Amino acid sequence: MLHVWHSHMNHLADRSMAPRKTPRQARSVLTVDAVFEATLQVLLSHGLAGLTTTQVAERTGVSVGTLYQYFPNKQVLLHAVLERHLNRLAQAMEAVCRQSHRQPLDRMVENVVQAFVDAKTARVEEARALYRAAAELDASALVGRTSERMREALCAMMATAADRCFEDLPLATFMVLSAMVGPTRAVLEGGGPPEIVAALRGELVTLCQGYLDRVSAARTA
Amino acid sequence: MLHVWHSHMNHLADRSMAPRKTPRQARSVLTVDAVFEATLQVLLSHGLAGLTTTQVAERTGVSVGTLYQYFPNKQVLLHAVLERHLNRLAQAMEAVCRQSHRQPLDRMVENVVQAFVDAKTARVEEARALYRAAAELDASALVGRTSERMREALCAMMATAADRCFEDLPLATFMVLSAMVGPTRAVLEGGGPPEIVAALRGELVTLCQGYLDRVSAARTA
Amino acid sequence: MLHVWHSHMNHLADRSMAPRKTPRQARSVLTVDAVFEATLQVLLSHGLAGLTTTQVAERTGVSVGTLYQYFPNKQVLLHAVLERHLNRLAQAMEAVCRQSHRQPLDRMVENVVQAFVDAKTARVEEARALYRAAAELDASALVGRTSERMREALCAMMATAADRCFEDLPLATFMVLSAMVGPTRAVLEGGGPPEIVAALRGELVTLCQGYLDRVSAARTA
Amino acid sequence: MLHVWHSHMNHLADRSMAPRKTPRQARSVLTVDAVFEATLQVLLSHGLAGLTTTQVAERTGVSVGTLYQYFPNKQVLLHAVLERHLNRLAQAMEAVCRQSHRQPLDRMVENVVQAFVDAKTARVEEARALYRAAAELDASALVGRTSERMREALCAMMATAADRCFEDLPLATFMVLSAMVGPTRAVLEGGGPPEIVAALRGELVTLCQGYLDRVSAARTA
DNA sequence: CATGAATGAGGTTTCATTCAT
DNA sequence: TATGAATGAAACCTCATTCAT
Repeated sequence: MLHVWHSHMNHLADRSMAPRKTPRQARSVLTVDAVFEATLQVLLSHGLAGLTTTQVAERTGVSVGTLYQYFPNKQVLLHAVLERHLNRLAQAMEAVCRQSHRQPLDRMVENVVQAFVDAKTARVEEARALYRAAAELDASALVGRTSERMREALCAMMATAADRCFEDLPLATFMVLSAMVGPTRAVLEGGGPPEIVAALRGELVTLCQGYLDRVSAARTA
Repeated sequence: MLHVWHSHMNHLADRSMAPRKTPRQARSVLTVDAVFEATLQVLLSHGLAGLTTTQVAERTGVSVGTLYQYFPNKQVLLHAVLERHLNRLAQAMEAVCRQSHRQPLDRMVENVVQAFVDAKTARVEEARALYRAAAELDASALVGRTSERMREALCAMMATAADRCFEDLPLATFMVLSAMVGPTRAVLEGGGPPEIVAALRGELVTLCQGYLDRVSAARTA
Repeated sequence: MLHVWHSHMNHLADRSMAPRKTPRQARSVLTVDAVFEATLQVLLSHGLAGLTTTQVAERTGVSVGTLYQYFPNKQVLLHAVLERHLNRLAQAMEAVCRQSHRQPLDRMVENVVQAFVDAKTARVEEARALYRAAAELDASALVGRTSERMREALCAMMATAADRCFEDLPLATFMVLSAMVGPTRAVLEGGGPPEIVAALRGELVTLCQGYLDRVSAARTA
Repeated sequence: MLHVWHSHMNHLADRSMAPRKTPRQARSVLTVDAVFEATLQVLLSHGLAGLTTTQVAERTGVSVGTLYQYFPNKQVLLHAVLERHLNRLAQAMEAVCRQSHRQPLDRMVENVVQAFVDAKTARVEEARALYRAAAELDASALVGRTSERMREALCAMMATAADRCFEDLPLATFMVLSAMVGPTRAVLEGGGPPEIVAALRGELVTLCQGYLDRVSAARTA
């Protein structure tokens, strides 16, 4: 089971990544949110290497000092932004998975692909900017934790498929999830002919269904 | 040899990306290669943000001044290293594709997956380091060009499949290629259970075959 | 009570050194003292360079704003703390001197050394921390004033020595006082073998008596 | 010569205090020396808290970058400057002590006091500036090492005194050394009447001789 | 009055790049 | 041609101080 090799991630209350102060007043919350948006904008326009704390503060409309009151350093800031994004993604996936329990496998795949592509394209720019950042940040733990959440949700759902059962469910889960990532990212990065964008959803469904069909067997009463 | 990473320079509208000089003596060739290796090592141990020209020069065993005689700036250096890597990848793919012409589709997939995974895992570290760098460098043009080369080779090969024919060949090509990337990268980044590494090749074959089977029709004599 | 660190304010040409307000309620007096203690603690644990007004406020248990209501700036705060310390020292010395009037010289020296070492070792940490701070603060005026007070007290006492009289009393006074400082500070700073700590008082007495014996003559009736 | 301020580096387990590069060319040596002088000047005019690396570089006539090529950070720079000063002091003391072996005790004291006061007043400003800095730097180890060197030299000399012998030589040594420091520092800091400056040497001799006379016995043939 | 979020000048340090030797 | 010391713009981050609530 997958939770085995990730089982200690949640023990990592990596204090060094903790934001400095948790704002409780409405204004502060707004500020922090504005900082998040500003960070994403700068990330997009200048790239990770070109992102400076001064710029983020400027675009947020606050002073550097204020920025540093909420995030003890640049690293933590980026980490927090990435975390918010991944969190939303994972929540979206968990939601569809929960709602698709007990349905036929093909339906499950359709729902999941739909949710996945939606989530990605809803905030294309955000995603694009962050995937670049994620690599340089040592955010592998965070990314790992998130994909585990998604795999677990997927796993739990597929185990309830009305019509099919799997030999190696975790393996299938892993493949489906990561197979969706490749084409989606390629499309977002602009690495393919534009007419593909429209076709993406359908092709992803075909891709996943084709695979799952081969690694599962009909469920007998 | 320098022509390796020079081979596509003519595509570059931006002359500033061209290395400053083309050394011809055997000793210099060695030096340039040493610079590449050093760059990769530093990239791996310190990340893109932590890579400094001084460090690269040091590890190469030359002075910064000398480094700057071969590469007018850091950007060009990284670009060149990335280009060499991508070129090797593309060449490997082109080779298998050429050799698999006219074979049955399933065989083609097996060969291509084999070559792809081999190429990736042969230089895992190199690949890992460079994919991170690629995002920050404005290397999308370069990356795009390379994947196009690969798609073309794939396309040309699949068109000759002995047993099947495709409705939308470019689309299928795009999907197959990018579908392979997702799981492979996930495994390399450590984002999956270790036992998956061994299973990767087989699963990729299943994934691609499952998909292609659904988007192609039997070829009638 | 505030008059403690206020007692010499009138000497200050520089009005900007005056604390902003003189709190009269019992609660406020407590606060000011707490501020002093907090300052000393921070000074000890972080050094002068590491002392921040926010930290002092925090350790005092008030907000920075409140701190600034009592001390218009950092400099004044430190000045006040130093002043309190020096004042206590001077008062201790003045007390022994007053009590030793008219005694034989050797007795005087014994008493003074005793008081001096007591005062220093009673608040070792405080003294240590403040001597460091004193140098950076332009507190030379304050320090000068205090040592003058002590010299005067000493002078007045020695003039009444039952058995001896001096050629140059101010000079002798200066030497005695500063001679005690050297070894004492050296011991406190840990710059000598530990067994010396115990011997300090005796050695200081010997040192001063030896000196005074040579610069004084027997008093004839 | 550079080996001067490098001579005790080997005692330092703390590698972090090591200068970054040991200049070998004449120009670099000059640069480093200029940096030392500049540091002292800035220390004097602005105090330790007011000393900035930018200022030091400016006054040295080099860029900040150059400064940081020789000293990895501010702390190391200050440490180096202090070390050079203390080293000169210790060497001066060691020299007189060596030359005074086997002389009568009173002569020894005269020589040592002379050398001590000379060394201090030769570079009054330097000394003044550094004593302030020494406290904030965690240079107690360095200071301790230096005074031990001086105590040892003094000890070795006094053991050969032609006319007197001591019960507890280390204790006497410690007292003599630290007793000289008090009045000297007081005079330098301006904490005494100006006419004392001239009298200092004589008074120090009296002070030390008076003390040593009491803690030693005549040496019998 | 107390609070503590906001400010922003300014300090430390890095590193791509140049150029005298 | 190779070297590596020098440069200095620019990044990160701190902290004394203010002021709206």
